[in-house]
Amino acid sequence: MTQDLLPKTYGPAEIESKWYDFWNSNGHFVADENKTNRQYSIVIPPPNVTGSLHMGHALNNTLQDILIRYHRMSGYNTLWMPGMDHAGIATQNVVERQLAEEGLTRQDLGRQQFVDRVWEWKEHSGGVIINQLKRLGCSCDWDRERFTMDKGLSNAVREVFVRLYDEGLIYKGDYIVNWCPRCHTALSDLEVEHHETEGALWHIRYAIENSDEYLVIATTRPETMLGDTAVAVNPADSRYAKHVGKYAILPLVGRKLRIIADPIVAMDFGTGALKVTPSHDFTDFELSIRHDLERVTIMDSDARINERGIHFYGMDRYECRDRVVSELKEKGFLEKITPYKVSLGKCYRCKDVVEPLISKQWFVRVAPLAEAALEAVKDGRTRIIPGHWTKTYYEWMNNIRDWCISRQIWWGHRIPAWKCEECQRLVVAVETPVQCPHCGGNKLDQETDVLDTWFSSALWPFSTMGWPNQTPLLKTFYPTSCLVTGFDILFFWVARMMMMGLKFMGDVPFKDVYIHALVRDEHGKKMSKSLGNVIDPLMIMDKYGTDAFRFTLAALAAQGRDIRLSENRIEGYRNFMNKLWNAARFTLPYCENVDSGMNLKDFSDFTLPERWILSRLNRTIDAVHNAIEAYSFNDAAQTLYEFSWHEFCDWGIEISKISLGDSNPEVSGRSTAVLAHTLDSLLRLLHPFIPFITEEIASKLKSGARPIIRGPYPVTDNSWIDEKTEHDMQFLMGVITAIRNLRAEMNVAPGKTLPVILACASPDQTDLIRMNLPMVLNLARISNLDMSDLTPDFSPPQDSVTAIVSGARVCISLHGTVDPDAEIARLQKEINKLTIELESVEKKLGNQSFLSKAKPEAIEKQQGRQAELSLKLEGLGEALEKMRAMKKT
RNA sequence: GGGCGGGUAGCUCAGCGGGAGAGCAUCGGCCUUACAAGCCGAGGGUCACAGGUUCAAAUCCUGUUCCGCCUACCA
Repeated sequence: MTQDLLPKTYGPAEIESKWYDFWNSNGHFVADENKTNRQYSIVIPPPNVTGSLHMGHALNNTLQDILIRYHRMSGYNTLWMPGMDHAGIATQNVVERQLAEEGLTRQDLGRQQFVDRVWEWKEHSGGVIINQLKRLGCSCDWDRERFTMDKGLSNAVREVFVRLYDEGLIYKGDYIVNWCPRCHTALSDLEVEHHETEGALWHIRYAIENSDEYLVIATTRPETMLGDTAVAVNPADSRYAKHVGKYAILPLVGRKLRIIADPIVAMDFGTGALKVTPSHDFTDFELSIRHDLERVTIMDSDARINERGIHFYGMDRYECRDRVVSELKEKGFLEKITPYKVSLGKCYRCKDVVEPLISKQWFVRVAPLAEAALEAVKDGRTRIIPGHWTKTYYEWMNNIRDWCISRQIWWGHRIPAWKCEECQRLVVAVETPVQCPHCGGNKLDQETDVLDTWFSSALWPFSTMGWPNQTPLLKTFYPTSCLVTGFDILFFWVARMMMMGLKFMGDVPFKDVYIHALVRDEHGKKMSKSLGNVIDPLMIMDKYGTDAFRFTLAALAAQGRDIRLSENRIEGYRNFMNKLWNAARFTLPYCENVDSGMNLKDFSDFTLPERWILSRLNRTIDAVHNAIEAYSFNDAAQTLYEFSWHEFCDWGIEISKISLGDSNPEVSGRSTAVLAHTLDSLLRLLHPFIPFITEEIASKLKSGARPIIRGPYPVTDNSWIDEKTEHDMQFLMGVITAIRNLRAEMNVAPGKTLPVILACASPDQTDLIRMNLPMVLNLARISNLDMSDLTPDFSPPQDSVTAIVSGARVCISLHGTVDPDAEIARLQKEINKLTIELESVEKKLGNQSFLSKAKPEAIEKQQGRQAELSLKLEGLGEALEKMRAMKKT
C-alpha cells in the first residue's frame, strides 16, 4: 500500500517546481500594503543584473527566506521586496567586452547607442539570477520587483541628489581621487582593494641648492618624482632643521623644491625626508593644500607620462619607473635600493593598479549624515547582530571621509546637473531644464558623469517603496524589520542606507541588521574562479535538491564564523530529507482518515511514550522559536534535526508500530492522532528551512490547514511539557539501550529474541516496565522477561551478562556462549571508567567550599550523579564477583 | 600600525562557567517490510601554549604563538 503512495527515495526535481509555481501563482508571496498591523518586511540586497547565483547569494537569500516564511506562517503581513542593481562598472564591462569581440569600442557607438545596447543586454541576458532565486525557493513578492534604473528609482535618485546639493551636502571640485586607468573612472575609497606586494624603497639624493650637501629621500614610486614640487621633513627632526626653508634641486628635472616642515612626516620611516608629489599621492595632496604648493600632474588618464614628464613623455608608468631609476643610477643620484613590502591599491572590478590622480569630481559631505547614522545604532533604534560588528561600524563612521560619487562611465544615473553655455553657471534639478534659470539661455549641457552605483543602492529601502511619494507601501513597511547581508558590504551599503534613510525618511531603514558570514570552501579558502574551488549552488541543487542545500546552509550559519562548505555535509542533510520522506511514507497510510490538525485534547489516557513525544515536541517548538528570533539559524536547524531523527523517528515511530495495529480502535486511533499531529507540527516547524518537501508531504496529510506556507506556525503548548514523563521515559529507553548494548557486545544477532532477567530497584520502576511491557519487549527483542524486585539476595543467573540502569539489574542469560575472561574485562573497564567519574564527584561533594558557595542546583546535581554512579558501580561489582566465581568453578 | 574572528575527535564544525558533543570518516553486527541515502552498537579528544580569577574553567581575564579577515596618509 505504501509503495503506491510514495516512492522509496525522495526525488526533489518535480516537486520543487510544482510547489513553487503553486505558491507563486496563488499569490502566497504577495504582501498587503493596506494591512498595517503585524507587518514584517525585508528588502533584498539587490544582486547585480550581471550576476548569477553564487554561494554568498544562496546563503544570504536562504536566511532571508527562512525569516520571511517563519513570520508569514506566524501570521505576519510580510513583504520581501526583490530587485536588482544596475551595477555600473560591472555591467558596462560586460557589454564592452561583447563589443570588443565585434571589434568595437563604446566610443565607436557613442553614448546614447551604447546605453541602448546595455539596456538591450539587460532585457535579454540580464537577471538570470532572478530565476535562480526562484529555484532556491525565495518567496519574494515578485509583483513588486524593482531595478535601480527604473523610472521610479531614478526619480528618487535625482530627488535625493538635488536636495543634498541644495543643502550644500553635495559639492563638486578638483580633488585627488583613486583613478582606474583601465576603467577610466574615479573610484571611491571602498572600491579600492589593497594587496601587499613585494616592492622596493629607492633612496635618491636631492642636492641642496647652493651647497655641497644633499638630502636622501626614500620612495616606493621613483617615477612620480617628475611631479615633485617640494621636500618635507618633520619640524621636530633635528637632522634636517637647518635645511627647512631652503631649496632642493629635483634630479633629472632640475626644478627648485622648497623644503618644508610638517608633522605628518614620520621621522623614523625611510630617511625621514619625504618627496612631495601633490598630483600623485593622497598625503602629498593634503600637504599641497596646507603649504600652498604647486601641483604638477605628469600622468594622463591612461597612466602614461604626459608632456610635463620631460623626455619620459609617452611612456607607461612602469616603463617610466625603470627608465627613471636607471638614469638616476647613471647620474649618481641613486644611493641604494632596499626591498620593501608595499600595499598596492587595485580596482575592485578589473584589478588594475589604481593611480591617485587629480580630477574634477562630485562628493557627498558625509560627516553630518554619519552623525545621525552613528546615533541610531548607539541608541538601539537599529541593532547590529552579531553585536561585535557595531564596533567596526562605529570605527568607520567616526573616521569617514567624503564620498566621491561621480564615475566617468556611461551606464548609470547621469548626474542631474547642467552647465549653461551662455553664463557657464550650473543648474541642478530633478526635471531636465529647458532654459537656464540664471540667464534664460536654452543651451544646457548635462554633466557627463554618472553616479556611483552605491548612491542608488543607498536609497533602496525607500526608493523601492515609491519614495518621494508617500505611498501606502512606505507607510506599512518602512522601516523594514531586518536587513540580511554579508559584512563585506557593511560600509558600501549598510552604512550609506542608514545615512540616507535617516536623512530622507526621518527614520532608520531597518530595525535589525543581521550580518552573516562568508561561504568558503571546505578548507577555509575563499571561493574564487582562479583557485578553481568554486562550488556552484545550481549544481548542488541539481544533485542533492534545494531543501537539502538550504538546510545545510542554515545548519552551518553559526554567528560570527565563516562557513566552510563541504559536499559531505550536504549529502548528510540530503539523507535527512530522505529520512523525513520515509517517516512520512510510514505514517501517511495510517492517517488517511485522521485530521492532523485535530485537537489532541479530545483524547485521554495517553500512554507514556505518547506523552513523551508530545513533551519533546513542545520543547522543540519552544527552542526553534527562540533560535529563529535570535538569528541562531544553526541552533534551530540542529534542534529540528535532532528531534526529527533521534526522537520522532528512532523512538516515536518505532514505538507507535506496536499500538498502531492494536485491535482496540481507541488505542490505535489515539496513537495515529499523536503520530499525525507530531508529523504535521514537525513539517510546519521545518517549512521555513525546507519548504518543498514539507509542503509536499503536508499536502498528503488529510485536512489541517493547507497549504502550510500560510501557516500556522506551531506555538508552544506548555501543558504538554512534563518533566516526570521525560524522566520515566528515559528509564525505559535506558533499559532498552542497555539490552541492545549487551547483545551487540555479545555478538547476538539483532534478529534473535532473548530471555531477559530484570530486577527493578523500586516499585516505580517495576510499574513503569509493567505498564509499557510491549514496548520494552519489542524494541529490545525480548522473548521472555523474568521480572523480580531487587532484594539483597538477588543473584543473576549463572552464565549471564549484566548492565545497570538507575540501579535496576538487567541480565541476559547466554547459555554457555559467554567468555568469562572477556566479560570480566568488559566489566572491569566499565568499573574503572565509572570509578574515576565517581571520585571526581565525591571530591567535589567533600569540598566544604563547594558546598557553601555553589548554587544549590549544582550541588543537587552532583548528589544525583553520586547516587546514580554508586548504584551502577555496586551492581557492576556484584556482576564482576559473580563472573569471577563462575570462572573458578 | 590599529581592530576583529578563530585554533575542540582523522575531516568539517557546535558548545562559551558546573558530567567533552554532532555530521562525515573508521570498526563490529544487521536487507528487524518507512528509510542500506537505512538500523543496532563501538572506538577515538591533557578543548593551541603559559599564567591568573573562581568552590568549579574548553567556557572569564592576561600574555605567547599560529591562521584568517577588515582597516590605515610611514612616502
